[in-house]
Amino acid sequence: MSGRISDSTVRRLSLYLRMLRDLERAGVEFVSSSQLAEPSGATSAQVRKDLSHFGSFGKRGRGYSVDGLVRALEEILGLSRSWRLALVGVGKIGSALLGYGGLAARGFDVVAAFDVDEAKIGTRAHGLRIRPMRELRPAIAECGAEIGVDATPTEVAAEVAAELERAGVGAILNFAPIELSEVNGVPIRTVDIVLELEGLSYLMSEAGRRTGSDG
Amino acid sequence: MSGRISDSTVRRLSLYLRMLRDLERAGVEFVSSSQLAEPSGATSAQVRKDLSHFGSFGKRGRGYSVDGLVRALEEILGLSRSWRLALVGVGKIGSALLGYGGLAARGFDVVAAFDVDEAKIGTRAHGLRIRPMRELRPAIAECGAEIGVDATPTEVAAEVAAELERAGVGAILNFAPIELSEVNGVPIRTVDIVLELEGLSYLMSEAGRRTGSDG
DNA sequence: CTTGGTTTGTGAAACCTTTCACAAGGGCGG
DNA sequence: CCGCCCTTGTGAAAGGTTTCACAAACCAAG
Repeated sequence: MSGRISDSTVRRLSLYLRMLRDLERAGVEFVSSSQLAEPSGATSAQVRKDLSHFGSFGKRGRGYSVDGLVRALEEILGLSRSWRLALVGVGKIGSALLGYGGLAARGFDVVAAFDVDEAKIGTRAHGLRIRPMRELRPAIAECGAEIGVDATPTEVAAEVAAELERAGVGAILNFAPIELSEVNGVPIRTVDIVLELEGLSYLMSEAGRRTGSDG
Repeated sequence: MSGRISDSTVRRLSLYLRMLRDLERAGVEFVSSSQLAEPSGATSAQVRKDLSHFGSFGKRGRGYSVDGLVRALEEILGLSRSWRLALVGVGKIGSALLGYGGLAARGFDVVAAFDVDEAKIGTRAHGLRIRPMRELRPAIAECGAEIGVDATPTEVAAEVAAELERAGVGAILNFAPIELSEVNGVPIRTVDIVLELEGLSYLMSEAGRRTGSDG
């Protein structure tokens, strides 16, 4: 049991949990590893292996109790509580995040927002007062935000991430197209839309080359 | 040389290209695999292995010509041309994308936008007329968009993705928190913010469990 | 209680990715 | 031209992840 769990395993656990919640809402009581595997594109063996890192949750011959596995996965993923987010940069992406109800619905509450733009400071965006950067550290300490969301322009994103770290957040979600290295054990995940598009560009070009030259 | 290239290799190639472009702008002529590796958190051996799948681009003892490698990577990644994007769903995320200059700057032009909301149809968002969904197929055929961007609510995202496929796009970028399976060889990349946050939640809980219980 | 059908949990095998380590080659000063 | 230093390109080794395949366990029916 348990050791270091790979990133891809954790991603899949989230996907399993989503499906389990749907099943729970639908009143289903038991589910097999193969049913669980389908929507995430995994195999049944992979589901069982993923879960086996954390314990033994199923009944042989029956499958997994939907309720039980929901609770277990919430515990494993840290989702039986809610998390407080501090947003830095209330531009296009930042505003979109503030307006996206899906975050709060899944236990991620944006509790503070910061920007450098004097015109924005003091105004409200989706019910949240926008504060000056200077208040970042005290405000994060005060409201106890655990996750920093860095939605600032590329040029300042690295400095803002460092400042978030110093302010005491436990993790950072970064939207700038830069690779930030996790220091002091503060994990960072980057959402990089251009990188995704370039990945698609590669695949399309590759497909073109295959059929174009000698298919 | 060449075979099936892994996703992580392609991601790194994009990161190398970013750094190379910076170096080019700075007037640097040659770069070694170790310099290239640093910002993406890779190793020099990994850089060389990644590149070796596509050919031999360096000079022993000197490193890689910055210009030459920029051109080569642009060719490999399909970035020596620009791509046309069709956006479906002009809500929070869709609008943010339309307003994000970083896309066009990197060769990804949004050339058409669609929505179901009668109030939005016909209005302009960032210079682009919002069209009704009914025009999706003819409009995509007409403007020749290669990439479909699915920024619709979760409930309809799968159906919209299928419709984009039928409309003839070669790839899809999906923002809904669902796993879409690539059919007909149309690749799909998903940007799933909640999944990223849940990954961070896991890591923070894990860290807490380690220091909290015995250590 | 026994039999049969089903599904888990898990070592072992297969597969894939990363790292190592070094021969081969290029540039430069003399 | 020679010798030295530097860096690439690449097989081989190491490390990690996924798939296979099957014994162990559970349930239901008889």
